[in-house]
Amino acid sequence: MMTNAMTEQTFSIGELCQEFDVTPRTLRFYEYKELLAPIRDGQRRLFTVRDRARLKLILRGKRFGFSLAEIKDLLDLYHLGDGQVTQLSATLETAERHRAELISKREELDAAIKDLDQQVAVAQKMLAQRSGMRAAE
Amino acid sequence: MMTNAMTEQTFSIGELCQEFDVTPRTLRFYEYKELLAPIRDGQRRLFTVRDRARLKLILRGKRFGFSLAEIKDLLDLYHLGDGQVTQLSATLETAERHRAELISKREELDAAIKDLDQQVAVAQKMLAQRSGMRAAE
DNA sequence: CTCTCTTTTGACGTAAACGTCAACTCTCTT
DNA sequence: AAGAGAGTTGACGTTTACGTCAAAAGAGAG
Repeated sequence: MMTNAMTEQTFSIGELCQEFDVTPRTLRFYEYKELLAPIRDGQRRLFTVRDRARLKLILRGKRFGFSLAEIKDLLDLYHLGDGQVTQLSATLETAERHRAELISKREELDAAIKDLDQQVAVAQKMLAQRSGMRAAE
Repeated sequence: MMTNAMTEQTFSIGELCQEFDVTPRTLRFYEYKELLAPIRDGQRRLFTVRDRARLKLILRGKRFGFSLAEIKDLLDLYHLGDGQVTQLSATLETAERHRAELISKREELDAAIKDLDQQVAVAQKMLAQRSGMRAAE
């Protein structure tokens, strides 16, 4: 019977801050907002591997413009199996909505890249034309 | 000699608000921040087709988590040719950086979708297993 | 034991991005 | 003329997401 140990690695607040380039204040704020739930060693916070994974997801979410409140809801999607199987089907629905949003963002992102490329092409033509004019002077 | 007319369509603040689901305050705020520059008919603002295009880009940028300040800088990339060819090569550099950021975001977004799909798969397995257990009871 | 380093808990401050009145002004309709 | 509708300019308020001290506390080095 194998114990559920082996992944008992923890990180100090400083370590995580270095790794993810955030301040302690940020991590404490996320804890206050219940996005993270580090355990304690006396006063000190000990961030588990799970906390670290959640932090990654939080920061990723932020990069896509999700609010912390939205991220909080979504975090659960990525951490099923922690305890009981809570309203699993409802969770799946949320996941689908989230997935749809991500896909939609992807499409928009592709459009943005396409637009940008098009503009760059125009700009390059203008540059070329100007060089040509100079050469003709 | 064809005049530069023909695109002289304008929109009222209300029209744009409806179309893009924002409030008047938002558009005035964007003007104050110099992201938009509607012309005037007496007191009233008249938003040109160009303003409308810029607004689209602003909202798109926001959806990807760019700040208004960042968006302001980027807006110029999409509106070359308005007047003189201002430091075109510098603009192209900015465009490349922006492009790189967009590509990077797309990669992350793909990763996010992949992760989510994986979690959904796990959840579905759990559901299936639970059904199985019920059936075995 | 003293000093330094890391961390902790308040508590107040702040920048960004609007929201929310209040008080007018136009324009148009009835 | 009078009222409704859309829009305008202040000006202050609010939420989000932290920043920035201050004061104290434990852990380890010398």
